[in-house]
Amino acid sequence: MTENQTPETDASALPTTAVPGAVVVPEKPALEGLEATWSERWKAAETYRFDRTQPRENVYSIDTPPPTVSGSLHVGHVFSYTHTDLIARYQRMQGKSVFYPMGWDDNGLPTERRVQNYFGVRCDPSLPYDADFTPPEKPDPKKQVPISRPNFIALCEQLVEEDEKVFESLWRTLGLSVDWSTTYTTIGKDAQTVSQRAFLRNFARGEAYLQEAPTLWDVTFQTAVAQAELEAREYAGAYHRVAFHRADGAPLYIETTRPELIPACVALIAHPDDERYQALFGTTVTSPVFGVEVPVLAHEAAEPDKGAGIAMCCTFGDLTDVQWWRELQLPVRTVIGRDGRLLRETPEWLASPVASAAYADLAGKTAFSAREEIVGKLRESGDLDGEPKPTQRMTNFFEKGDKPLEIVATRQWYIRNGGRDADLRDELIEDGAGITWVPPHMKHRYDNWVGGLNGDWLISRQRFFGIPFPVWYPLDADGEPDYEHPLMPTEDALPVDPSTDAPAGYEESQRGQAGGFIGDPDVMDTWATSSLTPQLACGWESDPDLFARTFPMDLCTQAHDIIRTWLFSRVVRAHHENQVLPWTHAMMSGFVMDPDRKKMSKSKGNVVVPTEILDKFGADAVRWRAAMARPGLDSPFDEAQMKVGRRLAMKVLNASKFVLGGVGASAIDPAAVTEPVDRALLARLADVIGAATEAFDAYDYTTALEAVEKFFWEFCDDYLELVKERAYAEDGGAATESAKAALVTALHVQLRLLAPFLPYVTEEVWSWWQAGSVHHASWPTAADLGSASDADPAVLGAVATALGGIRGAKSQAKVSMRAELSRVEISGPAALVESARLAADDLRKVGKIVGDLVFTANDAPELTVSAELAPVAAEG
RNA sequence: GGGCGUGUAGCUCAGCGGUAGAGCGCUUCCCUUACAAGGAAGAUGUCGGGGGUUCGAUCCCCUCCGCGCCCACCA
Repeated sequence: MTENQTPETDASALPTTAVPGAVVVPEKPALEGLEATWSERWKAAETYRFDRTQPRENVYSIDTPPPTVSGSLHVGHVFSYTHTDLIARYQRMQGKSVFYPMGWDDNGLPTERRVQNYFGVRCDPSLPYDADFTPPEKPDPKKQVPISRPNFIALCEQLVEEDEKVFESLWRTLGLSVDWSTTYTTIGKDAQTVSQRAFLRNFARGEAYLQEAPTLWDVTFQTAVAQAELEAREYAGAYHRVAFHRADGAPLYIETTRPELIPACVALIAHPDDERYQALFGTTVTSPVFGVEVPVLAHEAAEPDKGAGIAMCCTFGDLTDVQWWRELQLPVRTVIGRDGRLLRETPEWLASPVASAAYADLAGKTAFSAREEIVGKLRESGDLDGEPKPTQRMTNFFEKGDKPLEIVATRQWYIRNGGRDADLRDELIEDGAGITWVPPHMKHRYDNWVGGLNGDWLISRQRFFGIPFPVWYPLDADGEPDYEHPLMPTEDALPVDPSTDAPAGYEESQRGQAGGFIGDPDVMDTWATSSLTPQLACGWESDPDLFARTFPMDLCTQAHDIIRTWLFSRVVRAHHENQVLPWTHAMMSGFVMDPDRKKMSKSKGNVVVPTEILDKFGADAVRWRAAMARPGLDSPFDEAQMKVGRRLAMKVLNASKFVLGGVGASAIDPAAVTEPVDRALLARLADVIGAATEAFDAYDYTTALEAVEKFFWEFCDDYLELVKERAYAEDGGAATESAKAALVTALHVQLRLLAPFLPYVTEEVWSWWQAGSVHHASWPTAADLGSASDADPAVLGAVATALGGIRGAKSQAKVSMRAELSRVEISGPAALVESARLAADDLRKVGKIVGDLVFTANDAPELTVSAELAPVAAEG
């Protein structure tokens, strides 16, 4: 036995009602109130505190997703976080010191949006700080009050603090065995320091760089977005067949869904092999309405069977345009501004009287209105061939946005992620292969995503509530920023805010002055911080001792939808910074769907509020249901299933009450278990321990639960019923002691097997008779069952079949289970008959057999039971 | 279009070479001193369709169909 296999002497100082050696069983055990009682005690006793004196090999370290606190938690979260907790509790019972911190993702756009709606304000960075500002009493979403950036950030910080309290309370109720002393956030000082330090190092090694390039741009939020944040959606559009004009006046038709981009056209492009257009390559044509001269060029990416086979290349309509622009070295002719409207000033290439007159009607219009306007003009000029043909096409949206993304040339920060570098890409795919994926097929999503990257990772956002880039730019004599020579702080100065701090060697008064500096106005995307959760949680560079004991971590858990974002970005960061995988295992949860198999969403009104089901069914029941959802599989929400979990929890209370109170508990002593049926029970339990352990080691918590639960119901329905009479017997001697010892020993093991799933009810029962927490007790092994673990478990099956036969006979006769039987014959294969005979006395008592109990061996393949009812004595 | 997953009892899901399992639901019965938010017993399926391999296929192979997810797709 190792140290952690002696739970009775566990030193964890948990306040308990139990006096050592005494058994205190409540009169009427109940599930109500267990969460409040035990979560309070666990908190007071720091039951789940990480023991940081342990060396790395005794530590189990978990990276769990920091939930977005400005959102709301739904049942899917509850399930997913429960899955993590199951593993945490199992590992803890296996003797590991579990490092299980919770983080709050409180930075970024979701928080900004929530603050805007909650307080009725919006951020206007041009405004000065107002120390006396108080938010409007009645927020009006239509008339948001503009406030300064510092005021806005103060409101963000205020709100996330409140939100985080609510989240922690829910997690505590659910029974997550998190060490709450290790909580981190993604906007706090530590997160700022870690994010900025990692960025500085990425920059120093050339992994982070600043580049002006066409960027996916959300016009609503007015920020750049990354490839990982795209979502393709159906979007209604129309093909417009439009004539450009050749030098000889002949029309050259193209088809476009975005005629409003005709003023941004820089070329017409067809495939080099396309015979229809080969004669035109090298010539120029003029655009309709505007009369701008553009070349006709050849490029492999043009698809002859798409549209007219010749495409209008604009800066920028789509990613193919970007490719052509880059590879054919075309000019930039931007007409869509960052607000999604056509530029208010007439661009210089549209300076001709005809063009500028036409453009004047478009300036300042949204893309949508400009399209209508220009279609009218094309009609007038006769350059629209036929009517626009409606079409549904897939268009890229920002996942949080509701307008199609534009592509705008802007200056942004990037981190290399293999999107532009085959060697790095291969290394990262190899990293993915080093992770143990649960379930294994989730690795395909990773490979698929990494293999399909089309650019580096864009990390800068033109937003406010985020971690600023620790970067300033010197201003030259004309006051123009020099982006080639950014100014960076040293690591010991971190965190910095370039909007209020001045770079080394400059005075604050030089901000914005010629010869002075300006701060980088952007903030990092939230993923640029959460990609560092392993480093942040494990004390990278701030607590080397902790880092050595916890990093790289053992497990990352999350839902499968954020493999491309959170999971991949952490691999990228750890690859660059630590040259190692951030964890060895990745366990994916599925989604909880509504009963119609639709994804739950607030807009559909089908969201189940976690607190409601926790109140209604109890945390153990909800956890049980979560545990029945295997890794990676979606499962529909069904209240009826919660009841099953609740019934199990209730059963644990009642069966324990019987074992510990009803028959009078005896010592946990497998050596006292002498009767064959009792030994068979423990032998079967030994198998169950083996199966559950094997399953848990493979992260298959569901199979572990199924094995344990199946045994528990057999224990209650068959074994407990069978030996009840013998256990009650006052002068039963060794046979009675055997039953009692078996009951107590089996309960002691089963509570531990169930503890990861039902932490409340198992802890409650444990407290009736054991010191310390069941959650620090050792995970059971066959050794806990002594020599009985080697007995023949088949005996139990034969006895259960015999018992079932006796019950069946009574049920079929529609009489009470207490009805007496005058004769019972158990027949079948000799081995089974002999096994059943071993429990003859128990069967006689439990079956109320007042007459003969006969055992007959025959050639039948299975055991059968025939029973005769005793004549019922006439009442009074 | 590429990839992954999935299709087994009314529902939710196990099983995965030897002609089917669990829970829920359903039917019938039972107040039996752990448990009526209980207990007992019972019924329920051409294991998506079609081929093939095999002595034998729900399980392996091929193919088709359905469903879901991820990626690509703005001419």
